[in-house]
Amino acid sequence: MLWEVCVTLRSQSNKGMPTLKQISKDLNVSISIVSRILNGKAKEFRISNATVEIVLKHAKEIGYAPNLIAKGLQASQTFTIGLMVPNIANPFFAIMAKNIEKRAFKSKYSIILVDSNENIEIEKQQLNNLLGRKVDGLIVAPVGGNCQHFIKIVKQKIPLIFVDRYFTESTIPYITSNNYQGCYDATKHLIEMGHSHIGLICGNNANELVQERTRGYHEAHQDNALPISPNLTIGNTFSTENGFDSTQKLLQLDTPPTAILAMNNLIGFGVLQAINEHNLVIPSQLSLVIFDDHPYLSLLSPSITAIKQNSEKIGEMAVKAILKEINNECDIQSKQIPTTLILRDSVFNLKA
Amino acid sequence: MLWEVCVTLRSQSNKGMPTLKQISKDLNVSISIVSRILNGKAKEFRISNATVEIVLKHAKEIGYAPNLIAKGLQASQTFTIGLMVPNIANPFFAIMAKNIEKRAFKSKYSIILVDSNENIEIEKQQLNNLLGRKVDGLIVAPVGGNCQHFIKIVKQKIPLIFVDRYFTESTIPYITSNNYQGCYDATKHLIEMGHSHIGLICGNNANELVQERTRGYHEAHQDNALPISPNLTIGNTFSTENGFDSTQKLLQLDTPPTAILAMNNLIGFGVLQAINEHNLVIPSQLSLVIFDDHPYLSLLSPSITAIKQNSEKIGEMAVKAILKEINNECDIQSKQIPTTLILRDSVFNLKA
DNA sequence: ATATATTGCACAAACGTTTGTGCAATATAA
DNA sequence: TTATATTGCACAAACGTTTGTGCAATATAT
Repeated sequence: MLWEVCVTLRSQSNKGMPTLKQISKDLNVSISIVSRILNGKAKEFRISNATVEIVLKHAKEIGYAPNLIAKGLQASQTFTIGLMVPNIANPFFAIMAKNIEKRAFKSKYSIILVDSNENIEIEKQQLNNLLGRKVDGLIVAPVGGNCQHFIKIVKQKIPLIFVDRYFTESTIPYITSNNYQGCYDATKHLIEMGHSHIGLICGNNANELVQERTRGYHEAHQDNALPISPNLTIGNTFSTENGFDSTQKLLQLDTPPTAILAMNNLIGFGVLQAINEHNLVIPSQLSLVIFDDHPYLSLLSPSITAIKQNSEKIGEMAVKAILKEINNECDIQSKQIPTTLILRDSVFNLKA
Repeated sequence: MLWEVCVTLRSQSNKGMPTLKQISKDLNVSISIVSRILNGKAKEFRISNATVEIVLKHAKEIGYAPNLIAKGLQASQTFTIGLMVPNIANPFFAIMAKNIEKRAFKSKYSIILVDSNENIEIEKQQLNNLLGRKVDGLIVAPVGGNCQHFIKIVKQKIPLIFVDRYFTESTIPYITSNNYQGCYDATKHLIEMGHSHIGLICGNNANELVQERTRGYHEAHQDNALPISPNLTIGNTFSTENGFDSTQKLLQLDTPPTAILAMNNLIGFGVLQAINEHNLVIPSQLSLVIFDDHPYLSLLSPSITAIKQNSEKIGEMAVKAILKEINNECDIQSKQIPTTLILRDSVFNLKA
C-alpha cells in the first residue's frame, strides 16, 4: 500500500512520527506558523482563523505530538528530574519515589530513576549520567561520606536537593525526617519503660542522619541521667546483615542490652532474624524498636514498636521545592519532617 | 573574576557546560574534528596525532561531557527506556525496577520511571508522555483490561515488552512467571494436605495473568478429581482491601474454606490482617498460601508458605530482550519464568 | 492620490550533536 | 616536470523545535 511506503520512508529517522515539518509540508504553510498555532500563540502572532483551523485539524488527524527531545534541546529545559536513591527495593525509597513521580507528573515532569546501590562510585557515575541527560533538577538520597561531587553540581547552578540523607558540611538543602527527635522519643520511651541498657545498631556513620539519630539516643540518656555504655552502640551499614550480626554481638556482651533500637528497616529486619534464630522472646527477653515502620510490623507476634517516617511527604515536598528552584521562584529551605512513634507490643515494661 | 563572567555569559543557555563548539573555538579547529576525535574516530578520519592530543587534553581540562539530548535528537536514539509499573511501592515491582535499572545502566541506558497507579487513564497519558520523550523502548506492566493503546505503539515499530501482566489477544511479547504452574503447585500442595475447600482471592480478572493463575487452581482440582465450588473464587483487584474483605466473605460462607490462596502479596497482606483481626489461628483454623514471597513471611508465626516469583530475573530478561529488539538483533520471544513453592508452616495437614 | 498601519505569513538562526563531502596542501609516482 | 595519491582538515546539512525579524499584501487615514 502507498501509505505503508510513505511510513517506511519517513520512519528511517523518526519512526514515522509526524513533525512540524510534516504538517508544514502537507499544508503549505511555514513551520513557524504551525509551531505557534500548536503552542496557542495564534492570537499573539495574528494568525488567521482559517489557518489556525486547518492546522489544528490536520495535527489532530495525523496525531501530532511534540518531540520533547527537540524541545529540550532548543529550550535547554527537559522537564526531567533525576532521582537517585541508594536502593529502590527499600520500601522507604520506593514509597518516596512513588510520590515524587506522582507529584512531578502533575507538573509535566518525568523522573529518570537511578539506583546507586549504596556505592559511591556508582553514585558518581550516575550523577554524570544524569548531568549528560540535562535533567532540570536532581533529587538525591546520597550514599554519604563524600559530597564533593554534589558541590560541583550546585556550582553549575543545577537545582539539587537531598532527601533522607544529607550533609551539613555543605549548604545543599535537604528534606529529611526529624531524625534526632525520632530517636530521642524512642529512647525516652524505652527508658521510661525501665530500660537502662539499650543497644543502638547504626547505619553508615558517614551520614549526618546517623549522627543525628545517635544524638537523639544520647541526649535521651543524658536527660534521664543515664550513663551510656559505648559498646552498646554498634554497626556501620544500612543492611540486614548488619542488623543480624550486630544483634549477635550485642547479645554476647557481658551485660547484654535489654532493648535494641535499630536505625532503619533493613537493620530492623536483621535484628528480627537474629532474634528468631536464637529463639528469643520479644519483649520479655529482648525489647525492640525499629526506625521505619512497615506494614508487616503490626502483624508480627508480638507487633513491633516503630518510628514511622512520612516518606510520602518527604517526596512531595522535595518535588515542590525542586520545581520552585527550577523556576527561580525561591531558594530551597531545608526541612525536617516530624516522625511518629507507633507504640506496639515489642517493649517490655521493666517497671511493672 | 573574568572566569565567572565567562561562565555567566555562557550559562544563559547551557549552564556553562562546555560544548563541542566551545572546544572548537578555543582550539581553532572545526567542530567536526572535535566530534570525531572525542568519539574515537581519529584514525578513521586521518586526524593528525597533534590535533588529537590537544583536543583530548583540552576536553579533559574543561570537563567536556556530551549533551545526550542533542545526541538523542541527532541520532533519533535517546538511550532511554520507559518503565511503566502499576505501583512502584509494591516490592515485587520495586525489585524488578532495581534489576532493570542496573542491567540497563550497564548498556548505557537510563530508565524513565512512570507509575500508572493501577489506573488505565493514567496509563494512557503516561504512554503518550513516554512516546513524546522518544524512549528507545518500553517495559510495561500494564493495568489490564484494554491493550489498544499498546497495539498502536507496536504499529509504530517501537520496541515494547510486557512484564508480569500481559495480553494474549495481542502478539506483544511478555516475560512473566509461570503463573499457571505456580498456582497449580500451590493448589496441589493444599489438596495433598487434605484440603478440599480452598478459597481463591483474585486480582483484576481483566488480566490474563489472573486467568492463568485461576486455571492452575482449577486444573489442580480436576487432576485430583475434586469439585470446585464457584463461590470459593472471589475478589477482583490487586489490593490489601480486597484481601481483607474477601477473606471476611469467605469466612461467612456456609461451608467456609479450610485454606486460602491469595493471588498476590497485597491481597495476601489483607488476608493476614483479616485473620489477625478475627483472632484466627493459622494453620489449624485456616491455612494460607500467598502468591509472591516477602522477607517478612518467614518471620511471622507461623511462617507463611508462599509462591516465590523471580522478579530479579524477569527484570533482567526484559531489559536484555528490549535491547536486542532495539538493536534489531532478533524479535522478542515471550517467556515464562518458573516459580518456587516455599513450604513453611501455614498449611495444616488435615491428613495427619 | 499618496502615506501609513495592519494583517498574515515566510525565512533564518539557534540549541549541540553527527556525518557526508569538498578542497587545499603535501607526498608519491610516472 | 607533470599527474596522481594521500593527508588533514573545514564546511554544511540534518535531527525537530522555538523565536526574532522581514516583507509582501491589504486596509485605513490624509
